[in-house]
Formats: sequence, structure tokens, C-alpha cells
Amino acid sequence: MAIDHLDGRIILLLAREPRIGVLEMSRRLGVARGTVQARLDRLQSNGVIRGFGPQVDPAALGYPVTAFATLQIRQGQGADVRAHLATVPEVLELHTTTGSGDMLCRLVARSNADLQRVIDRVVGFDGIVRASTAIVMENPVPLRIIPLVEQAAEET
Amino acid sequence: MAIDHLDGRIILLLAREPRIGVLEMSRRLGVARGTVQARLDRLQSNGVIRGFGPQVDPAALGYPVTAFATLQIRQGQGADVRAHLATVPEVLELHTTTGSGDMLCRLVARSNADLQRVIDRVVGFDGIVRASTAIVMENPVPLRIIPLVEQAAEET
DNA sequence: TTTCCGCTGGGCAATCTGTTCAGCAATACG
DNA sequence: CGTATTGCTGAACAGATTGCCCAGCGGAAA
Repeated sequence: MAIDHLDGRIILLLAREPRIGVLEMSRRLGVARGTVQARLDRLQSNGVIRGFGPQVDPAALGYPVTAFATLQIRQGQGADVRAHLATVPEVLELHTTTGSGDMLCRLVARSNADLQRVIDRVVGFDGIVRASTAIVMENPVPLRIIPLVEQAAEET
Repeated sequence: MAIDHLDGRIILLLAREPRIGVLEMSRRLGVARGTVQARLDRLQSNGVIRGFGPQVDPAALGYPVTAFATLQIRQGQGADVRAHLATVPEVLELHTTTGSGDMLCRLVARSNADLQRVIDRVVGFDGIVRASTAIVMENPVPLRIIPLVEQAAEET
């Protein structure tokens, strides 16, 4: 669960050059190939590295508009709403949260006009009382993990 | 920019079995290796596939608490706040948005108590007027892209 | 002291990659 | 209506990588 400096460097290398391969990594890191292989296996079975799936850009797919919607749910309808939202492809992510709303979801759409369609589909469900949407204008810090990995690796 | 059915299947295959390799993909899809290779190159240079970086789980790294913070920024301080937040490792993501808040950021922390430290560090900056935080309890729909890819592939 | 664990360095066969080529069909173009 | 272009196929090649195995070594724990 805790990662050391070598683990950190492995993750960093992978993040920078995903296609790098175990052998080249071992050369760069100055350790034996078996070591890198063992560390990688451990990181993956630990769940620290979930996988290496392709990172797809919704914008390039034709969905340049991102928005966050805060939903308020009617008491006891949570499970139904979750199931409903899971069927909407434009819902990329859904969280249940504390605070003023009950759920927060990330949406994408083909345009601002299309966002209306998506929102209608999202909120067009009985258990949802209210939805308030914030459209994303800029994304100064795209989803990242490297700084956290570096911090976790240093704290060893 | 638009993807067809074959592109979609390539992305799906990669998402399911990231370590699969071009040759095996061509076998599974029933097309020539060169075709898969060309499609992959195109998808990557189009930016549809951004990369294959490792997907790291913050929870497994020791940061099991996720929260979303809505920030209100003092007029004209946007750039400074962005730069400030970019230096905080626990800020995984930052968006500027329309709506009641000005920015929305995703935070992680080692515990609820640690979240206080993170928030203090985030809001301990002059340009931030107010912050309201929602702690994530459950994550019924983890960040996903497959359904969107399938939809985009079908619409061809 | 003895055992266990992680790392090293090496070797092996099997596989995959990067690259190139010619042929072919459908499409776009003059 | 010819002709160029584009995308896919099937094949080939050398070079590199992978998965797997092994013996040895040193530190840490029992």
C-alpha cells in the first residue's frame, strides 16, 4: 500500500512514456529487469495501478462541452437514480456527496445546445428533485496524479 | 475526429485488455495488422487517444478521501489562484466554471482530518473568497468513457 | 545462526514490433 | 470515362522484448 522511491519512479516513467516496456525501464532506473517486473506486478495487484487503459479525450470524440451537475434526490430514491444515470453515456462520472446536493455528476455534450438534451435526459427521472449545472469553461489543471505519486514516494 | 465502428472496437479492446498488442488485436478484430496499426496511429494523432498512462488509484496510495470544492475567486485573481492550486499535489483537477462558484476542484486526502489540512492549504491564498466542500461518500459511476465511445462509434 | 525475502545477472525459446512491399478495390477527381 | 488517391490485405524481415527459469548474494527477521 505504501510505495517507495523506486515504485514512484516506475510510475513516473510509465506516465511519461507509457509504451516503454519493462526492459527499457530497468535500464533507465539502473535495476534488474526482474525487479521492475516484480514491482509492477505488486503495484498492480495492490491496486495502486489499476490498469493502462487508453485515455480517451471526449472533446476529440465530438463532445467538447463538459459540465458538472449537482443533483438533489428524493429520499429513498438514490439507488434508482444511480441506475438511471448509469445508463446515460454522457454521464462520465457520478458521486454521492455530503453537502447541499446529494450527487455530483460530470457530463459531456456535443454543444451547449446538446447539453440541454443531456440534462433533460439526466433529470427526466422521477427521483431527481432539482439539478444545478455548472458548465466548464477552462481546465487549468487536467486530471493528474503525478504530484501525488511523487509526494507519496517521498514520504517513505 | 469522427470514429467508425472499427475504431470503436479497437478502443474497447484496449480498454478491456490494455496489454493486448497490435497483432493480437488484428486477430480478434479480423483485420490486417497494418490496419489496426494505422487506425491506432490516427486515433493517437487525432488526440482521441491521449495516451496509455497508468491509472493510479489515490485510495491505494493512501488517499482514500475525495472531495469537491467550489471556490469563489476575487475579481482578477483567477490566474494567481490557478497557479497556487497547481502547486498542491492533493488538487487532482481544477476547472473554471459558470454558475454560482468560479472554480471547481477535486481534492484527495489521507483522512477526513487530513482533508482539513488540504482545504486550509487550498483556501489559504489571498484570491479565494469562499470555498464550499462536498465530501464524496460513494462513487457509483467511476470515471468512464466506454459508453460514450460506443455511442460515438454507432453514430457513424 | 538460520530462514526468508528481495534484488541481481544471466540464459532461453517464443513472440511481437517496426518497417517495407506489392496487389486490390472503392472512391474522388480531372 | 480514364486516372490518381486512399485504405486494406497478406506477407516478409531483422531486431527487440517478453515470460520464464535459475543460482547467487545480502540484509532483515525469527
